[in-house]
Amino acid sequence: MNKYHQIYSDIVADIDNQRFVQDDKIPSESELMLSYEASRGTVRKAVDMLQERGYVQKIHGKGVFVLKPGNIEFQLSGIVSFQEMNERMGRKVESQVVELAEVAADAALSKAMRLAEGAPLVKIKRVRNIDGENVILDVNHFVAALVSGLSREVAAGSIYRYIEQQLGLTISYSQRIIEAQPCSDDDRRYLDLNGMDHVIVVKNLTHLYDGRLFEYTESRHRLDKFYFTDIARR
Amino acid sequence: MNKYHQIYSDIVADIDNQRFVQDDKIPSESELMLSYEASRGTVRKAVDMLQERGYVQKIHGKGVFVLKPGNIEFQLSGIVSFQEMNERMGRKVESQVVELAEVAADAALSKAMRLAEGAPLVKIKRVRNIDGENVILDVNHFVAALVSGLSREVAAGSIYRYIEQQLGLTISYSQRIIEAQPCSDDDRRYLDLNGMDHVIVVKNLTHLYDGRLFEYTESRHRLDKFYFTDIARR
DNA sequence: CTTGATTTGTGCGTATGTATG
DNA sequence: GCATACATACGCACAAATCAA
Repeated sequence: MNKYHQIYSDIVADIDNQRFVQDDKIPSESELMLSYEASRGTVRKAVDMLQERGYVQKIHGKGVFVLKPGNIEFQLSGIVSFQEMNERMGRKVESQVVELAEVAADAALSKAMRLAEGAPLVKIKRVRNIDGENVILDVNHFVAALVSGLSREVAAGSIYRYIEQQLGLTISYSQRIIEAQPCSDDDRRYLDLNGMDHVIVVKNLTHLYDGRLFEYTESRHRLDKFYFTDIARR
Repeated sequence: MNKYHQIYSDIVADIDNQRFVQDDKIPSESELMLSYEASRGTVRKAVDMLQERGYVQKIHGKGVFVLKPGNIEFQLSGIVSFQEMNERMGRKVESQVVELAEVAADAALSKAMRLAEGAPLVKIKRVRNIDGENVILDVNHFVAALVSGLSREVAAGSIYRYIEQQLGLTISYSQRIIEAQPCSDDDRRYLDLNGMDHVIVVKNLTHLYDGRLFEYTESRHRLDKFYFTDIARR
């Protein structure tokens, strides 16, 4: 682990464990320089990361103040998979793979993914059950050339973990689009909709470190189970 | 304008105006150092900002590559007001102020805003009309002690502009929550719902530079007119 | 009102490491 | 091996905001 990353994650841990609580001032740059035997630039990089990710607010001439109340579920910005998120929140979650097939990119997909029409994809459809109700339908499309060996066993667990740890690919960033859509036939077939006629769709275009797109996913959420939060800065 | 900010905004302009297009490599750090007579740290800070905001992707040993296709409506992360956003997209937009009153914080508001119950607030309710339809209902609650002189004339324009330019306050960050809710009576009264029974609610807790909360806003969108996009990083 | 101490902001320079081609 | 390009880390100087003496 890098030095700045060490400082960063130590302070994150201090906030999560309530050693620093909301409105506390964290140690000044010079104090951190001493305690970590680091240069000012290194310390500043760590604190800048904390601010970007919504943990703290720096105020010129005063200090650096903690924003979040301790630990909490707060899903700040970042790519977090369904599996990772719900593990953190301690919910009873099950995934059921209802489809896994090799398909060719149709017109809509090839446009969205900027791929040649007919390019081979692996399509996975999963139903997410939270506390006894089917509330999310995930439809993934992976670029077959990049992601090999996707089985039902892998799909039942965390696909991201498989991709990063087994295939050794580095996931870097994702463009995310959130919108509402009328329910599709699939929604009605797989989800417990309780009469609701729309779903919230989170589209994800996920890219590797070198910029190659490797996945297009639609995550279709029942209206009353959707929740998204982040921190925006001017 | 700072030096790093100058470099940053020059490159943003180059991307928006398609002088750099998707997958182009921008000048290397050493080239930017020469052309701006800047140190490496300054150049790197500018490029880091570009990456954080989703304009580029840095790849170790190769260069820095442009992600976005030129200009476009892409609503990247950041606090952008309704007014600012639609001005960019060239839409025909009208705002109607349907309520403006001094109120006291009730239990729900005082909890959400972490204020004393009964604290004085300025409540503004506005209907947003886009291309002839009422599709957004904005309900703002400003802390009266911080935001004075809010009139109907100000509310009809950009309140943010008034706050920053007239009152001289610096808006810094905002916690944003997105979720769906069943329609309220107000939604039915003010919006053209076309039979839809839910709205998407964007809650904003906006803070000043010194960390003081000055606004709680609910922006209630008709399902089919809601759209949100950003870039998430690992 | 002024001064000084503290703290963050901006900018410079340098050295060394690591990934790519 | 070598050149190029980004990554990490160190150091220094001065500016600007805040606060207390």
